[in-house]
Amino acid sequence: MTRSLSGVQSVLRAIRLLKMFTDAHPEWRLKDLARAVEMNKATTYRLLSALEAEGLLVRDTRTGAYRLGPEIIALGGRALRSNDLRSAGYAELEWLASAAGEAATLEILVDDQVLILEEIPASHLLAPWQTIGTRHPAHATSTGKLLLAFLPPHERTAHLHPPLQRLTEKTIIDLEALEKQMALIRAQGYATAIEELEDGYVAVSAPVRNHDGEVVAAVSIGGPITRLNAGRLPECIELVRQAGRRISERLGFREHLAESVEHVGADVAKGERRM
Amino acid sequence: MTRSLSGVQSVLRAIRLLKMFTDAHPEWRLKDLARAVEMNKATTYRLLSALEAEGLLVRDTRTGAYRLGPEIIALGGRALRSNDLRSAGYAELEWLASAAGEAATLEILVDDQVLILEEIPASHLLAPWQTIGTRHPAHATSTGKLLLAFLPPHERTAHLHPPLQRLTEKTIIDLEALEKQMALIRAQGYATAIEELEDGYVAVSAPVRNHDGEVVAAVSIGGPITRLNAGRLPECIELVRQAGRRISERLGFREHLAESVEHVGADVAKGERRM
DNA sequence: GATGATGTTGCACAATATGACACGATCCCT
DNA sequence: AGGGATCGTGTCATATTGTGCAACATCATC
Repeated sequence: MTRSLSGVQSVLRAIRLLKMFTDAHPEWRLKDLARAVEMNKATTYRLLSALEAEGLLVRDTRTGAYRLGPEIIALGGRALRSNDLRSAGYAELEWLASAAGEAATLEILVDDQVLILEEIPASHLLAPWQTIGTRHPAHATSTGKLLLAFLPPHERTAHLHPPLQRLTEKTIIDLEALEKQMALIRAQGYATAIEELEDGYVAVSAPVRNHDGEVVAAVSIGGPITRLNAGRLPECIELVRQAGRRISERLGFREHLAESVEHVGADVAKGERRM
Repeated sequence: MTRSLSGVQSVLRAIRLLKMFTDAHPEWRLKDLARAVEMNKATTYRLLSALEAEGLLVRDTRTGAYRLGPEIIALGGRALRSNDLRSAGYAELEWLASAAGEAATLEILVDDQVLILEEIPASHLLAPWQTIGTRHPAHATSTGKLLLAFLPPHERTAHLHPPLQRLTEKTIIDLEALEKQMALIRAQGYATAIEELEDGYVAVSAPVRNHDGEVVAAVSIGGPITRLNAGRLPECIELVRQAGRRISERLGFREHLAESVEHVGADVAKGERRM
């Protein structure tokens, strides 16, 4: 897993520390953190101090515990703003959300999870950033399965770390079943996930392609199964696919190239990977 | 400039690299970046590779240029969710209270009232936390007027339920007069309330902005008119504004973005921005 | 197909990051 | 309040790790 990157041990360690600050555990004390990452207390201390000095972490003035700092927030904002995918997607996402009357998201694949780049909530409750930046297991979401499906086969394994976690009764945790599902998704050009991530939650997604025809993101709508029932699903699928096509167009994708692109995409992606 | 932090050179360098990715220059090529930070090309390369391997940076598949990556977005989201106003504000509020020698508060707008989120009492008075959680009519407080002033016009009406209650002789209860006052507040960047809430009570407040430049809260100091008289007001205003800026920074707001954010916001988040 | 520019890797050296230890502060428990 | 345990911070010797140099590979341009 860890590449033979040499000469950057301390940087990797510092990043490892940063990544320990999750939603589940947003605050760490030196001792616990040092033990959790199995590093010397003094070393951890120095790294944390450096991160703090640079504003990537802050300490609670009272307890002395570390948290993610303002500089991370600022960097995150910049990362979001410099993401042309997100700006290309925003308008269409808005359209999609209002056309479908459900929450719409734009997501990408990161390791074995999907990351929410942009979200338009269903109601008019403006809650920006509430879910932007959050992640879900790829195998349990419509977007994740779709993004995996359009990956070159040999890359796919790198994005799946069995055993797959079961989140609901309907979560697909069998690799073979997942492969079949992905073949279907490729053939259909869209994906669904019905109560696979959470009981009562349904989502539908479609691919977003860049100028090269490569699938770089997924658009989706999601909502309660009571609203997104079998009767309404076909309509929703059509809407999501349309949104996906439109965002792709904004990224320079031209429909009529679709056929030839499939192999080119596979080749290109294959060639530029390591070794 | 660099403190006596030793044993973390490479980490500091890596962070320096990260921070080079600004809104003005969101994309870097190895060579330019190496030159810009005055580091050896190979060293820069290794650091960038490490950051890329960890997902903090991504490379453009065709040009090979580096950009901020998804992991930064994810971290930013977490930082935002874990860094609430209160903890961000506490330290600065303490500073403000001791610098001004008066009670300092952090407040947000809830319906037509302001809610005190955090308070540091004046140095000589006792009774800590006595007012946390209490509310005052927005139109009669410096913080309330300020928070209203920075709201989009159409939202403002939802936060004002005429007829406005008269609390002292100086309370502004005329909507037009209030509008004028708010225009002034926007122009000045701070607000005052002199005996508008209570006879003999004076307060000064300044805005707190989040990573998007949105005004999400107000800091203020308040005290008896005998101490907070015309002579001391300018000094107090400066202190409050400074505290406001510092808290904003902790929330990820970057001063130099102030202008650009305004129109990016117009594109991206149509509803929640003013103008 | 040659030329230049940019990105990547190998290697030797020493500066840098590391862990062990010790001191100091703070919290907690009785 | 006192005394003990726990956690954070500083020091120092050591060799591991990060560094710069320079050669090599790759890509774009003409």
